[in-house]
Amino acid sequence: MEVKMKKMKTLKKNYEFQNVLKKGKFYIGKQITVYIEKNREDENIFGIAISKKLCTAVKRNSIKRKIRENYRLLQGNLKKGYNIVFLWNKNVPIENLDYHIIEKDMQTIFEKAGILIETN
RNA sequence: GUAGUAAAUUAGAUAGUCGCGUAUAGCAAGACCGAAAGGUAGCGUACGAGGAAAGUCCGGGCUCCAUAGAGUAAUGAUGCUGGAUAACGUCCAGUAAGGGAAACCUUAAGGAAAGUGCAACAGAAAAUAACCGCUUAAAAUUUUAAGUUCGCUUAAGAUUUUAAGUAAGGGUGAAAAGGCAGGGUAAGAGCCUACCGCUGAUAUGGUGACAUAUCAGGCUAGUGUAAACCCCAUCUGGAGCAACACCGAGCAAGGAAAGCUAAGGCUACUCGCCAUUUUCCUAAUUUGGUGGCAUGAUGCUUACAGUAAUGUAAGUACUAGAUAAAUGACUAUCCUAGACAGAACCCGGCUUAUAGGUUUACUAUUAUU
RNA sequence: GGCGAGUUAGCCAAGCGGUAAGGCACUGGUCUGCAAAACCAUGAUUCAUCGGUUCGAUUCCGAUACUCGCCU
Repeated sequence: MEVKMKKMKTLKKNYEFQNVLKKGKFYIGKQITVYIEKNREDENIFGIAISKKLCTAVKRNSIKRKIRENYRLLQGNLKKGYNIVFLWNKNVPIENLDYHIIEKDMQTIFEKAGILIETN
């Protein structure tokens, strides 16, 4: 096994999110969209943002958990030094929320963005 | 058995792997960072979201506004009676009215015999009722009959006008002046009488709302509306944990008005208190951290008091505390196939959302004994 | 998290107990060779939704849904 990662770093302030959403490149999957921007750190920093108008707090929490879980598993395979923001696609109904679809989305998006480290 | 009424309770379970938050007197007199104070991370262990956590509709604690105080008024709220409570617009037990075959349910349920306002259209009239009609009297005109001195007179009727009486009748309207029957009258009328309704008094029962009985008033106290203004009774200062306190970082001041017999201090006035500079406008600065923050009108059990809400006493338990914000993912098994839904200072309620399961009490009906 | 305001035609809106003014837009007509402008005509039947008070509710009261603003 690899050495366990330290605690995951997250984006916290509103202006940090605004920076990523304005300057970063965006990639759209089936259920999530991802904004990616380079930063000057040694680590990847990520954040999740879901609109309050879409659904109730319980469903928003479950979306966040599933995205966070997926990111946690993929984290070791990513290149370092990026800010990443995950959004939920507005057009997708929330009843279709599924863990595996998000997993596939993330892999294809990170491949497109060229962040994935090729593992052999 | 079927149909229903009321109340209480529960809110998927088990196992495995990988993860999340808080605490930690264990590993540990340990590791890493730091001059130090101290901080960070790992392993292990313990604990880790509801009945509504929601809406923010009420009430309270707590904090600040002056120490939040007194009086008058305003504003706002509540509104049958008695009790419970820290308090409430909540709860319990009753009363009245309405609904239901019943168990039972619903009700912002004071005052229109203090005053003001409003009641569209329709209708005579919508609140000091006389427009039509009915009745009586007088006058005028006129018809018929009789008489005649041919001018008119008398009698009966009709029409019009004037004066008076009259609320029995009048296509309306949500609502029409207590209802209905009999007597009575020129015509009518609570004008009189019986029954019902209303109002008042007395007696009895009840703490009381009120109930029952008897008597009286004849009802000009006239209809409705107070979720129209209002009156009466009771209560009510304001803002809110993004309150507030402390540490750190950062910045830039300018203009206007008033100033000790003044102005200000979160409704006005008076008193009292605080403080000496205060208020307003424009510009500038503030992306951090700690506390507040989890032992409380707390939960559970038992006993006693009370119809009950609830109270008293004893024992026992304390088991969320985040700050982009913690419970997830995958696999397997089971069944009834898992609804509504996520704490953010804390409590007591109300309201709204909600798949089912279980329990208790009661009502009606059917069948059997 | 807390506090406050609002919802009327496609859009902007007045009204606040007696059945909804006005403007822009749309549609049709007049005018014109054709347009524009001008003039005329037309639309609310669930005043966000559900209950209550009242004879009667867009208006008054309560609940629900949605939208917007403020706090340091």
